[in-house]
Amino acid sequence: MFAKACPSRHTLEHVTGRWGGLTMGVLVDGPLRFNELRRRVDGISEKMLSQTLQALERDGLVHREAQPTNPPRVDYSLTPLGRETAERLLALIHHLEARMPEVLEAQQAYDTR
Amino acid sequence: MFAKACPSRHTLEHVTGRWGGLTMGVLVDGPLRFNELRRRVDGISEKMLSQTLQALERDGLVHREAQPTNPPRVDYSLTPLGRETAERLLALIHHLEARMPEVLEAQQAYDTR
DNA sequence: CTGTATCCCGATCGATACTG
DNA sequence: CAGTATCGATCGGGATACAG
Repeated sequence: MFAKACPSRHTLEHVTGRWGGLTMGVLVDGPLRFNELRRRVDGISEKMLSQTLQALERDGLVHREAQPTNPPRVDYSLTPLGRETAERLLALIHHLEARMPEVLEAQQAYDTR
Repeated sequence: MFAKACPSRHTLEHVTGRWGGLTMGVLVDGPLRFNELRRRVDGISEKMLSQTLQALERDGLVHREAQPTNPPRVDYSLTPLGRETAERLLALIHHLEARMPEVLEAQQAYDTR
């Protein structure tokens, strides 16, 4: 599990990285287009959103569906695997948010010491 | 949940960052000393282990107990909050590892396309 | 609208040496 | 043993411009 070369570490980093989790989190509610995603993931740049989506698509967590229309329209959604993964990730996030009072208290105690 | 300024994002990054999760993962099995941790978290440097532990301790996820002996002995362990957090994180990691065949298959398909 | 390409800066991280 | 200090190299990531 903690071997350096373990291939799951790469995927784990995509999911838990700075933008991966947030991106999957907003996709849980349903498919979104590129610029909708960009607006909902607070602070992400075009470049990072593009890179994040490519990594998640390559890992089979996100499905990309491009309509050959003009102007182009591309919908991103979670695959079944992506949805299962997002659920576990959200369980972690929600747990952390629920416990933030404890965390903040611990930080206060640490800093004053 | 996805606000840029949300304080839980900082803690989330400590937990899901490159070393935070791995460090908490090895601590689930019980308390460990500094160099034991260093050996078990494959590839981590002294500096990063030190920084990681300080961040997790400040967040109230890891407990640090120093014995005033010579040579010094310091034990690191998970707090109850840290344990609950680690469980959810491990649920994510184990899920991902169990599905790695699917992930690798998706990557193959993506790359050949 | 949906991206890609380029530049560039600062943060991150590893290696090394050193201290208590 | 348990860290801290310092120095480079690397890399993530933002801004901008551009393409289909």
